[in-house]
Amino acid sequence: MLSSRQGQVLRIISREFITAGVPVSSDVIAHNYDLGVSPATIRNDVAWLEREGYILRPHTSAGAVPSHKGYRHFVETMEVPPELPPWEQHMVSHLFHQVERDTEEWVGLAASLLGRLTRYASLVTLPRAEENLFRHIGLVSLHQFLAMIILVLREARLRQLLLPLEQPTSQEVLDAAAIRLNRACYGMDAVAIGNLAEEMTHPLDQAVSRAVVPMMRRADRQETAELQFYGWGYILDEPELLGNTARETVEALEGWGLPPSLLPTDGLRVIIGEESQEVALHPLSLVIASYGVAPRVKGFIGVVGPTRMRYGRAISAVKYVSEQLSYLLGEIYS
Amino acid sequence: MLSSRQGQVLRIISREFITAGVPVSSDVIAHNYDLGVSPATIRNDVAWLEREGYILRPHTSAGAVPSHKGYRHFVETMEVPPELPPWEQHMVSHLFHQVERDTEEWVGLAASLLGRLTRYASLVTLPRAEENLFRHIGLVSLHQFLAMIILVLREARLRQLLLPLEQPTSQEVLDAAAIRLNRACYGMDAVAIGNLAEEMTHPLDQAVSRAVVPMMRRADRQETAELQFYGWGYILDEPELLGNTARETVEALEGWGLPPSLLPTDGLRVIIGEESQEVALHPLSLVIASYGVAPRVKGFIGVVGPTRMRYGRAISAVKYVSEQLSYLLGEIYS
DNA sequence: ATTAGCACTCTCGGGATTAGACTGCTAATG
DNA sequence: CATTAGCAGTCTAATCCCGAGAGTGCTAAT
Repeated sequence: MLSSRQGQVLRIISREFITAGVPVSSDVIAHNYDLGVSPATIRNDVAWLEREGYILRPHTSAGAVPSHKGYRHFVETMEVPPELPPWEQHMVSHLFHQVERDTEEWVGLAASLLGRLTRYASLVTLPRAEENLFRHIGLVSLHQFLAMIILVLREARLRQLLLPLEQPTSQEVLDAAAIRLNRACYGMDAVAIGNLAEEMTHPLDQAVSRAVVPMMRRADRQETAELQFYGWGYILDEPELLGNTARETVEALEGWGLPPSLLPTDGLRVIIGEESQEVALHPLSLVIASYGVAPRVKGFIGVVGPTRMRYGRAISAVKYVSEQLSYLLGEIYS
Repeated sequence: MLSSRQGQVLRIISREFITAGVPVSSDVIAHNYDLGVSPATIRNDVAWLEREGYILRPHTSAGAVPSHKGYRHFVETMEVPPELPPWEQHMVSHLFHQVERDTEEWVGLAASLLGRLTRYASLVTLPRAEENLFRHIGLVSLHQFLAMIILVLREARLRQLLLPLEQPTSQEVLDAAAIRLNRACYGMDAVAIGNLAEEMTHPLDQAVSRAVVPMMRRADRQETAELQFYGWGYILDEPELLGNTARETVEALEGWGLPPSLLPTDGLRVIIGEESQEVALHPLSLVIASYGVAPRVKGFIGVVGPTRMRYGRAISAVKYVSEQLSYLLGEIYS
């Protein structure tokens, strides 16, 4: 167990290294912070922290750098749950109210805001619905043999698909079909619609509802995986990822599934360095929050930065932005 | 004017430097290519090319590297307009037919294909319509006081917007309004709908059509500017952009307006190094093509790579992919 | 106009050296 | 027993030097 002073020393090392980016020597700790002990005593504590794996040294006679275990302790013992300063909170919610009232728009803005607030890269997934239920269908004739299906799912999510037609079909015929289908399918899930399709007498209705089934399924698949990144520029020349090349890092992140085991079930999660498995991501930390409306729709949003991350800042920003986003979505999906 | 042999030498220097990445010496030129003259003669030619600004030297006693003027000459005098090998053509069109028939899907695939074919980063804009005409509207009730407007423009482009309602409104009422509006507005542009809105007696119809006007206008604005990039990984550790940091390059490109003066009016355009103005982009070249259906809808697609780019390869890939894309869009927008 | 020959320039990599920053250890201290 | 001063020892990083190698530019000959 860490003694009280060892804990202090570890926090000082973390804070100091995060802001300065240089291994922290015992002299610096003793001089800049009033612990009432000499550098030699600090050295003993630091040696103990090293034995226990809280810190590392770049080389034998160098200062201390927090290990992932050290950072972990640092974020766990972080005093008050940090909050974004009020003026930034205002800016954020102001901007959210300025853009179009649209999920994708909001999610995009959230990502770019996180970038600007933290100066790290941000990542988002679009919100995914727990289950996809039919809400509304629109059929638009593009030309005689081609129609566009516009499907609205329960959570106001939109899907579109082009449907080639067997025989020339007018907009009026399509309108009539849409009315029938809206009546028949409202509130159903993919399976129910699939079953219903088989019993339909009208061939157009059948063709459309058969096409609808995969559209509803696809809504799941696509949006789970689709992890998007913004603001590469912010992290690309963090000196710490010079070990890996920029390319390796970008490719590792983009080809990264966002393993479910690492996701926050609810609220916010910090993933530090090696905790993310993937070797190429070891020099990186992530702060990820889930957002959405409780049982119905859910997505993830967060930032990616060096392990030497300003965790307080990142956590407060991710927290506030994800809360805002959830709040706004609540207005639609309620 | 370049003599015939000087032209040859310049082309050899370009080709050689592009493939090998090392400044080209007179010995290499004389030995690997049978010009029937000695290295000393080559040296005279190269000295002349240097005086005229076609080549540069990293330092006084180093081999030759094409300048942007040299590359320009290289692409201008490129023998046959290069074509993608047939098996790659097949792969491309095969993949295009495998994905969803959807504009955004296609454009996204096109970008990722360009990345894979050329191993450079790719850039795209979504297609923008010359003029936006009303085709179809759908109104879906989200709850009593909130409706979703789904607008289909002539080129099968989709827009959505949430509309807060003054008073509780049922789906049936919305359906009726949609039918009226579809009848009234079909084929109109934003201005005409704006005028029409003022004369409408039904307050719901008026509210909706007023909301539709900015949706139609926005279709222009947004899509012109929205330049998207894919596959940063491909170029991030090109050694030539180590002068600038990766961050500078990414930020310069993302914050780059794609100046209209540099866009291809039609067909394909190569922008080499300094021709792009922007200082941070000097070590980069772009190959950009326009795509779309002739007068009605138009977008841009291309690749970004080092000035030391495999221009032949890049041009053939951009050309083929943009043609495919145009062809597919033609099927929808015709 | 072309060429052989040669002196000259510049880069790049590998020691070698040195200054400086820190630690770890030991022995002394309250 | 925790703490401390003092000091030897270790490692980095910067600088310099050196030599090999690559390639040019020039000159004089063909």
